[in-house]
Amino acid sequence: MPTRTRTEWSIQEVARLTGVTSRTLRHYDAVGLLPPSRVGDNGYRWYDALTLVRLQRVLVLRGLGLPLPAIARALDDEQDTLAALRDHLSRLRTEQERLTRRAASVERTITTLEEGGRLMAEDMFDGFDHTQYKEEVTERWGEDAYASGDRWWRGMSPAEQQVWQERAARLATDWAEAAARGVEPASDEAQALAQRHADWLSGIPGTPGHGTGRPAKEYLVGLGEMYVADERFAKTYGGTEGATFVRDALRVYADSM
Amino acid sequence: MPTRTRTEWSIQEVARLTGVTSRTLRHYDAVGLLPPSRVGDNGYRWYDALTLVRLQRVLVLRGLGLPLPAIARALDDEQDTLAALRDHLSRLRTEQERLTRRAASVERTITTLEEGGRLMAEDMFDGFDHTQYKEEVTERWGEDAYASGDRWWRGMSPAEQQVWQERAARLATDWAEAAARGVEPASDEAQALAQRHADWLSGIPGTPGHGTGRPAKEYLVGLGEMYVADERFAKTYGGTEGATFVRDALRVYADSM
DNA sequence: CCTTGAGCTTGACGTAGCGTCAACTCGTAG
DNA sequence: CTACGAGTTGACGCTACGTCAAGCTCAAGG
Repeated sequence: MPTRTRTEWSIQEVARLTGVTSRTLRHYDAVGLLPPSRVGDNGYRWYDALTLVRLQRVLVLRGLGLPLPAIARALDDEQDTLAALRDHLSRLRTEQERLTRRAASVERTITTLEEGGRLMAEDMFDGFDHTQYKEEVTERWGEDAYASGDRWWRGMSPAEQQVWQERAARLATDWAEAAARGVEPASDEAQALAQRHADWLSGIPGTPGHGTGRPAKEYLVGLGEMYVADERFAKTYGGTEGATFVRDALRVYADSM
Repeated sequence: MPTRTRTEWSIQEVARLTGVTSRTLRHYDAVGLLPPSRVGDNGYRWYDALTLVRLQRVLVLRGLGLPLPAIARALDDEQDTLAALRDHLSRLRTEQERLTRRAASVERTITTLEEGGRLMAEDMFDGFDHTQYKEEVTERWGEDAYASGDRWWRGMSPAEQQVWQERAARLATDWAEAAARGVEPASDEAQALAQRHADWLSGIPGTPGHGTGRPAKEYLVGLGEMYVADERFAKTYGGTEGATFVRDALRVYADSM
């Protein structure tokens, strides 16, 4: 007489059958993803063949990396499965790009360190943004502005200078990263960056508006145009698109001042 | 008179300077990553230029994706920075591969579903492993074994059959995945898989040892050899390397029975 | 009938890196 | 004196469970 096929399995049996832990099964019950087909008077969980089929599907989707809530939605409506997978795939692609960029950054940093460089943000400025270009500054905002900024810069200790440099560098990379992500110039995030940019500028003596706690409106707008027009600045903000994004964000910010 | 450069900043000022939130700074203090240079009698945190330099480095490394404990170690010993980055880079590469494979799986699954397929583990068996090949089974373990397995299979409902199919499929993918990760055949993980494999086999009538709760030793070893020798089975476990891994793990398991 | 032991139950904490209240205190300007 | 902005210390939330801990259930053995 052949062994009759079971119609119900205990939680441990299911665990051994599928290779998951009983803790996981209890978790799936707790979050409503996979309630047992029957719960005994003693609280024991029992699973039937249909429930196991559902579990298999859960495990397939989990293996593809979908979060549990997405799995729940996908299973409750077969229609949603494809949509969920497509959505998931696009997120995977995004994540892939991020990883690739990050790995490249780490590699560059390693190379820099190996060559005796110090640990600092990528694409560091040699000095501090526009103020490093004497002719640019004097031409646009006068001799006094440059002299004043230069004196201020020389008056700082190396540690203080480094703080300023890194601050400028991080601001630049944050701009570039936001631009790469396609953030809107008028968004809260971009405006927060513009705010930081203005704060940063207002700390530099010689800046039009310095002492008022914030730079002059037309100074901000003019700077934005310069970032776009001048290769050297555009590079800092991630090329022409990046600089354009910065300019637009700064203009919006200036308009709301 | 030019503005004197500050020598100390409050937590909010630092937050604005660097673009992080004050909550983050408190967190870094709490975990010992970046204690303020001074704490007032009132509990206020104050940061000086040197502390800010350390913060910059923290942010650079964080931007590269290092976990906070690794950042702490790297900063406390400059020597460790390079090692930490190289270590991190290798993890990034591994993660990249995983993502690539995962994305490919999702794509295949989407394609399968679009073509009207059902949601199941990849590389599904048409039937259930070796028992699907009549001549193989009868030649090696006799006519009765096949007939008995076949009757058992036909006697199940479609839902029950699907449970069995998926169970076999997941076991196979778990084997293949472990093999790809370079798991040792004698490791706990591989032996747990062997255990699952034995459990699975022992549920099939006709299996030598069926009824005793576990398959016969020489049956397990023989199966392992067959997986390696026969293309059709090797493919199931991820090619020749995968099948070899399964065979070795099964042999170790059988020896310890 | 009692004990053992395997199997089951329900909590509850830990994980990484903060975001987000909540409830208070501090310090300065009006 | 009071309001308000800035600071403080908790403490919970998030993802998907792993890992005890304490106690109940059930079938087998003495």
